[in-house]
This record gives sequence, structure tokens and C-alpha cells, in this order.
Amino acid sequence: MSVRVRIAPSPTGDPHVGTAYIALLNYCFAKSQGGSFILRVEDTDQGRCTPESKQAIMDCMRWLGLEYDEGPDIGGEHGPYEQSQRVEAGIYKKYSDQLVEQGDAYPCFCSSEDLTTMREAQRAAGEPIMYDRRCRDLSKEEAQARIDAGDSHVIRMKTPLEGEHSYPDRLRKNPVVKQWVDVDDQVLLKADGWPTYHLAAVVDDHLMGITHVIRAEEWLNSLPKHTWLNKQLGFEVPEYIHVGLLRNADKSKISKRKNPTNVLWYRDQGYLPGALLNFLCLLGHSHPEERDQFDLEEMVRIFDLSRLSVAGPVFDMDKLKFLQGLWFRDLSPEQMCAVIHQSLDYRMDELLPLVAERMITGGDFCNQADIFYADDVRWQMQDVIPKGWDANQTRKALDTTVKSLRKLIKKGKLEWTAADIEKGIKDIAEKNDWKPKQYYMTLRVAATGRKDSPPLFESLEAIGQLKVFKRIEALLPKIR
RNA sequence: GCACCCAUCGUCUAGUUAGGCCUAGGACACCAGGUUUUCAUCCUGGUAACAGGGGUUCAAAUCCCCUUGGGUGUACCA
Repeated sequence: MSVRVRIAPSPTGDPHVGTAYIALLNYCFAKSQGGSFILRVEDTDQGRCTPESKQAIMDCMRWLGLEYDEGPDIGGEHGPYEQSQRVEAGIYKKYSDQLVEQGDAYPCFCSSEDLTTMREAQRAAGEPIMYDRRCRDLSKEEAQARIDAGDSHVIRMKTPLEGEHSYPDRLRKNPVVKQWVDVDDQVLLKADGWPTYHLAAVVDDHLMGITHVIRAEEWLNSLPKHTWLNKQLGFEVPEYIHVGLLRNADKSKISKRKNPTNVLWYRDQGYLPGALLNFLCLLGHSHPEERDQFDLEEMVRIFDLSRLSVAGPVFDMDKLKFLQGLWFRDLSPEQMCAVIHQSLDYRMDELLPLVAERMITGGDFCNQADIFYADDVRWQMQDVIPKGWDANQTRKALDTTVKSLRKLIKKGKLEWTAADIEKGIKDIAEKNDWKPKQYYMTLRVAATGRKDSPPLFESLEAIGQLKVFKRIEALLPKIR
């Protein structure tokens, strides 16, 4: 039987670098086995999924060169490849009904308030937090009566109450063992009639003939639910393989607060897809001859699941930059030229309005726009410390700014847009009684390295939250 | 809280599946030197790790146990 794998992202927000990572591993595995790589969009969360995000995921895959053999926009024998369309076809409902009929699932009428109360009580009592199964043993008649009466309900899986689930994940030394008592009666069908991930993924993997599921470690805990669902539905269980999560430098799960996680950011910033892929491949995997630089074709050639490590690797931008440098300098002048044009194009609509009035010739764009691309900023200390302020005052102002803005972002009170940034910074200025003349100048110089730059708040937005903070924090210890 | 996963230089890793070839190799970063009008590239060299404790064994980074540390999950999100 030929290998079939899939990448199943949820189109909420920007295409994530973690998705690209898992996609790469699946792609390499499939291609190294002569198999197929499939894109399936899991848009069953009606509140959060957007068509723009779906499009961005497909653009992102194409940009990376991870061409899928079947997917939403190219079709295939097992379509549709968007779960929203499959919901309409009644696919999930059918299997949910089957489980209920078999006695492997049941309707649950608990409201979200009921559940919150229940969880709070469990937390207070120091008990495990999971559904207490109060609807599990409702009689068929009673349940049917409530459904007929139009009571809002979900369908939950009726997990085994005893025994253990053991699974030999091939990346791990020992089988992964979990007691059934620790497994929750997971919701399969929501009150709106749409499936949750668990049902949808298992059903679609089966229907699409998926043989191997290479996914992130965050799914490991729900593995018993998935193997169980497969079995109760009479499906052949695909092989599940769980790989380590990408991490921030502090080892927490990678997040956009601490790393650029939007793949399109790398594209717009002028990174080469090959370099990004090369870097991603080196996380968790290694070349048998310990080589560092190699392309997708080579990755497919050397890819070997037994060479995949399980520990979650730290996403190290320094290494990415090193590889990107190697890749870029390998380009012919013609290729470089094309890449430069393209990366300029990606951001031209955004950046040109900012710098246009300061330009005299076309070439001036480079002089003005460097602040948006640079990784390292060099400051003249006499520019950093404005007239009327001393080193301490300057340091304090910059430090306070970063801390305050970070706090606002964390609380969800600040989106990284010019308007929000302006509001945040004006508040800080007022609170501390700092005059814009000095305060804005020191911010401008700290963030851009220059006294002459486009409007402050728009510039900060365009430079990006991560770079702004990074630059200021790099500057702080140098102020004296 | 409860459950599960993981553990070699600061980081990515080789070595672990088949214990000896490991006085633990490579790469990034960092430091020093060389090339370069400068910077970068490039070249040379250096600092730096088997988390701790018990076993098993003639022999353990490699196998087992405990501790510690880190991570994830615990949603009508995926």
C-alpha cells in the first residue's frame, strides 16, 4: 500500500512556521516513500476560521515549494479537502450517529455554564479536571425526549472506564501508556452540529486513505481517543508519529510574542524558501554526513524517520540567518536580482507611502527603507540621548516603554498597529511627564538608528514588534 | 492539581535502536588570529556538554530505577 500523509492546518490567523515544519516532515516522508502529500483544511471552528487564512496557507505552501498532490484548490479523488464542505455533505454526522447507535457515544445536554461550574469545583477539590459524565447514563428514551424537545446538546464519546491504552510511537523508546480513567469523554459533535477536531480528523484520515500521521507532540495526549475512534468506527488505524514542538529560546512552545511565527513574514523580509526549509529540516533531523546546507530534493533523499529526534528544538534565528546567508550568496547575479525585486515587491505597498516624501530619486528608497529590513542597528550615542536628557533618563524612558508596551500587548489592549502604538506611547509620555520632543526622538533613534526617519508610529508598526523591542533592548546597556 | 512526553556544549545535533572504536564529533553563536583600504565573506585556532544519584555489566552517554529539571495536555480550539 502506498504511503499517504497529510497536513491539516486550521485556517485561523497567519500561516504558522510550526505548520511549515510539520508539513516539511510529512512531505519528505511521503516523497521519500514514493507516496502522496495532501493538504486538508480543518475549518470546523466557525468562529475563528477565515477564507483569507485558508488562501494564505496555500500561498505559503507554494512559496515554500511543498507542493501537495491533493488539496482544496487542486482537488483529488478524496475531496472535498475543506472540512466545512464535508460538514455540508453530512459526512461527520453519519459517523457520529453510528457511534451513538453502537452505544459508543451519547448526547450530552450540559450547558457551558454547567461545565464551568463543574471544573471550578474540581479545581477547588484538587481533582482531575474532566467531564464528570453525568449525561452518560441517561436512558435512551429520556435523551430522545430532550432532543425532540429541542434541547441543545453535543455528542460525546463513551470512552472505556478501565484498562490501559498502549501505543508504540516509533520515535520513542517505550510505548506510550495511558490509563483509560484519565481519558475524557471528548465532545465529537458540537451543539451547532459541526464536528470537533477529533471526529473530523479521524474520519477524514480514514476516508482519504491516510497511512501515517506525523504531527506535533501536543496531540500525544489525545492519541487514545483517536485510536479508539478508529477502532469503534471499524477503520484501520493509521500510524501516528509525534514529533517535538518548536520552542522559543526559553523552551516554551514557540509563540509570536517571542519569535516571528508567520511564514509570510520570512517571505516578505526576503528570506529564501530553500533556506527556511533547510533550517527547519535541521531542527529535529540531521544529515547522515553531517552536512548543513542542502535543498529540498536532498532532504527527501536523506529523510529517515529513525533520524528524527523527539525533543522539542529551539528555533534559533541565528542559525537561520547563517543558512540564509549561505543560500543567498550562492545565487547567480541574475537570481539575486530576481530575489531582490521580489522581496521589494512584497512590501512596496506598505513601505513606499512611508518613505515617498523623503525621496528624491528611485535609489533613495534603499537609503530610507533600510530601517525596516536591518537586523542590527548601530547608534550614535549623541543621537540616542536627546538634548535636555541624560543617559539615565534616556535609558529609563526606553526601558519603561518596552515594559509598558509589552504589558499592554499581553493584556490584549494593544495590537501592533500605528494607532494603538501611538495611543500606548502617548499614555506613557503623559504618565511620566516626558516631553515629546525628547521622548519621541530617543524612541526614533533607538528603534531605527537614525534621527531622520518616516513618521514614528507608522515606522514602528512597519519595523514590527519583535524587531523594535529587540533593537531597544540591545541598545539599553550601551547607553552611558 | 492530575495525566503524558522529553533530557549530550548557550543553541541545532552525531553517537543511544544492535553497551566497548567516545581522552564525546560537527555546525550556529561567542572569543582570538589571518586575508580584506573599512565592513561582510572566507581561512585558522579556542572556550564549551553526556542533569544528579543508584543499579545491571569485565565495560554505560548508550540498558533499568529513583530524583531533579523542562515541555505539553487537561475547550462545544485545532
